[in-house]
Amino acid sequence: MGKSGVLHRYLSVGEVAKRSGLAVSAIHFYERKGLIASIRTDGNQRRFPRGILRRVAIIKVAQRTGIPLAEIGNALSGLPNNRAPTTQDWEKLSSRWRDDLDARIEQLTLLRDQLGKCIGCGCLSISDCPLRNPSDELATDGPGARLLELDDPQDHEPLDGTS
Amino acid sequence: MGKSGVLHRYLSVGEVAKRSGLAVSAIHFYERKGLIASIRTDGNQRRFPRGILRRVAIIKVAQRTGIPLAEIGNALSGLPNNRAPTTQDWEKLSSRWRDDLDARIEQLTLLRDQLGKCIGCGCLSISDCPLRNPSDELATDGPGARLLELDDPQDHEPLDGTS
DNA sequence: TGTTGACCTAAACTAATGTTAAGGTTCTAT
DNA sequence: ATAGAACCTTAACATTAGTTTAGGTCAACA
Repeated sequence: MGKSGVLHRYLSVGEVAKRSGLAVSAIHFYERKGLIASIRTDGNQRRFPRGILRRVAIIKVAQRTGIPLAEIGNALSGLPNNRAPTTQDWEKLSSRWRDDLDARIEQLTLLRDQLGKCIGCGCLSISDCPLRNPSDELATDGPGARLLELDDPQDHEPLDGTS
Repeated sequence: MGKSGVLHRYLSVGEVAKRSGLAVSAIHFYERKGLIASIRTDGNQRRFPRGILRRVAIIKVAQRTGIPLAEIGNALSGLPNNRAPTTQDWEKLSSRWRDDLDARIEQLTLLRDQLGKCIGCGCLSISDCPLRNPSDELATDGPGARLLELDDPQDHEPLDGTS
């Protein structure tokens, strides 16, 4: 309808939205945040270079791995804005993000295994339970983080709950 | 010190904070959200039953698995507030949460594997790349979700990026 | 008794990730 | 030429998970 057959170099925001699956508002948002960039027409409408689709695809993949937008933008900031990333670019980004993913998966797997062990063990019982004092949280957590001080005798009573 | 040796039944908010590693403000927040409950002294200060520590421990474990507070509160709402959860309670909760965890781990693992396959493949190239159109996102995503319409010839050019 | 630390409430603020609304402009098709 | 779709900007709103601030009260120790 009208546009068919036209191989236009630049995409309007609506076209990017349709083709990327993002909402127009999200595209605006990403642009405000500096993750993507556009040029303007005489009438002040955005025009995106074709490479935007690949760039957006990368953003979406990274988001799925749990990386915050700011960090994605940071990683992406090495790439020229109006050019699709090269294979090398992508290789570098994706292998780094895969490492992040690996780490997160490992953490969750550890948690799951502990959860598995603790199911039905009547556990959560203070000093023994790995779930209650995961060693990896001690160093990195916020101001409230410290060893759980749960060694009082009254904390060790059975889990029947009758106080 | 003064308190040493006193086996007091109830804990002040500060004691709960110290022993759980939560900030006082977070404890207030959880109470406002209905995840925990307290009684008050004559002077209107909160007093928590001992079981609060176990309840808080459960909340923290669930949070680590990525479950939102609202849902945790929901799951916890079956448990009496002034009583520590029984083994059965815990068994039910933890096995359900472990299932959630399992699912999330599986998703991330899938993503990682796809990322692994795509590294260095010059991929992200539209219709072939599993990363760009993960089938599991089609049904569940928000209003903007749709099949990526990325089949135009110009999207298939090599990744060297020179437009 | 006085001061200090712990506690109280309510409201505002933060940060991330966007969406929605309001009011106005431009583009495209007929 | 004009209607309607698509676009523009700015600002406010939404959600999650809290923290911070302000102003005041309570409790415990010397």
